Amino acid sequence: MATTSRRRGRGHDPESVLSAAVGVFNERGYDGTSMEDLARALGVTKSAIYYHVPGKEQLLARALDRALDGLFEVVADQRAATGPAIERLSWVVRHSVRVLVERLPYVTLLLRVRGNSATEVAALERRREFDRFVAALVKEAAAAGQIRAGLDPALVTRLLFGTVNSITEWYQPGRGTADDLADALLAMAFDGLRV
Amino acid sequence: MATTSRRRGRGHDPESVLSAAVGVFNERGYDGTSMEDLARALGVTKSAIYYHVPGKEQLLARALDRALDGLFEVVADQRAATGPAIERLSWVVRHSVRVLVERLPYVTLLLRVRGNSATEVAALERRREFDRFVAALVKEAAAAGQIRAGLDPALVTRLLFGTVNSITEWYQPGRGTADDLADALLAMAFDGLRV
DNA sequence: ATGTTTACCGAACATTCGGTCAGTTGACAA
DNA sequence: TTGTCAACTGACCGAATGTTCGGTAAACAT
Repeated sequence: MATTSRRRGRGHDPESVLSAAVGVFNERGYDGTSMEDLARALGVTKSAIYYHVPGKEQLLARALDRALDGLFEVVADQRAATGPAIERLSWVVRHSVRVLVERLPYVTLLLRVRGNSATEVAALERRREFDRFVAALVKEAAAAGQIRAGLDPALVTRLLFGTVNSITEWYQPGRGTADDLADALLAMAFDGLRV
Repeated sequence: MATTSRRRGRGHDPESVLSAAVGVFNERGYDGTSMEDLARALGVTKSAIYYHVPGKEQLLARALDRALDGLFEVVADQRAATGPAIERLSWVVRHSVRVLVERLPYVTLLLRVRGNSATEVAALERRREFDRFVAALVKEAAAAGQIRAGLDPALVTRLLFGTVNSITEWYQPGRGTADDLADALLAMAFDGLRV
């Protein structure tokens, strides 16, 4: 087993603190987590945390960036920009699911942000930018007649990414690969449950 | 316009306090909301709130019960127990969407609960009971060959109700009826987006 | 006019919050 | 053996937290 989060013997670093913090944030909620809670989870005192990181809100900011960077890598990819719109949409959904699974705790945290601070507002704005990209893609696929008629593209976007994002509510690491998850999700959303 | 939340002239009651509180809880999160925030939203001082309700956690408990009662009415209905499994599932989805829309702020609050207190743990347990009912329904439909083969029923349950629950993240009252919403959701999930 | 009730205010409460800082510890270098 | 330094502790700070309580102004009842 590799020591990914600790150096040698005892001792933390900014990365291990962030990793543990995000875990606790997702258990208790960001506002519901005290620095005392974090310290307990790390096995140190509160003040030790401030040796490694500047404070609570910085932990949140770094975590949210990690989630958003992953999502923006998806929409910035060449394969999100070439081919039939429906295929591009399918590709973006599949790889959003992958990012969500790979960076599960960070994305989970992102999806619970409500804009309580400047940090959260900034994250919400970046997230909306991602949403706008996907919405444009769905609209394009609908205009090209690649999506069932009579469905509002804006509504489809929200339902589709509502489904994707709901994964953070129940997915447990190790139970099925990201690809299998994406297969099932795309089978339901693109081809339907009914036989 | 009917005065639903105030009696006559100025003055609040337990109902108007609950209604306002749930609104603020959903904006800032339960833990992110102080009694001072609530008081400001109500236009009174903190102490006035305690004249109408026993405290912050009781407000949460009452709100969560309102959401859960609505969902249990759906699964307790006769129409959730008779007919082909796929039709019962469709009916439960449609009316869960209706409850979600009718009691939007209460259900929104419910879906964000993480178990930070005894109140929250109790709500989570009731919610899991609802989930188990739906999971059994999906399993039945799959066993009856009414759902596309190769899809794990447990996974389908989570994706399906992930989609339903995601509605609380973006639905705005007045923009489309609950029935139209359910139509679109069922069209996507049951028949698929692709033409 | 008098008493009662309803709905509220202002001050205070014990506790917890995020954060600071002077000092300690133990591993390693010279 | 001594000095250095990364990593941490423990005591503490001011502010904010949820809640309590004594008082009170206005509406209503008698």
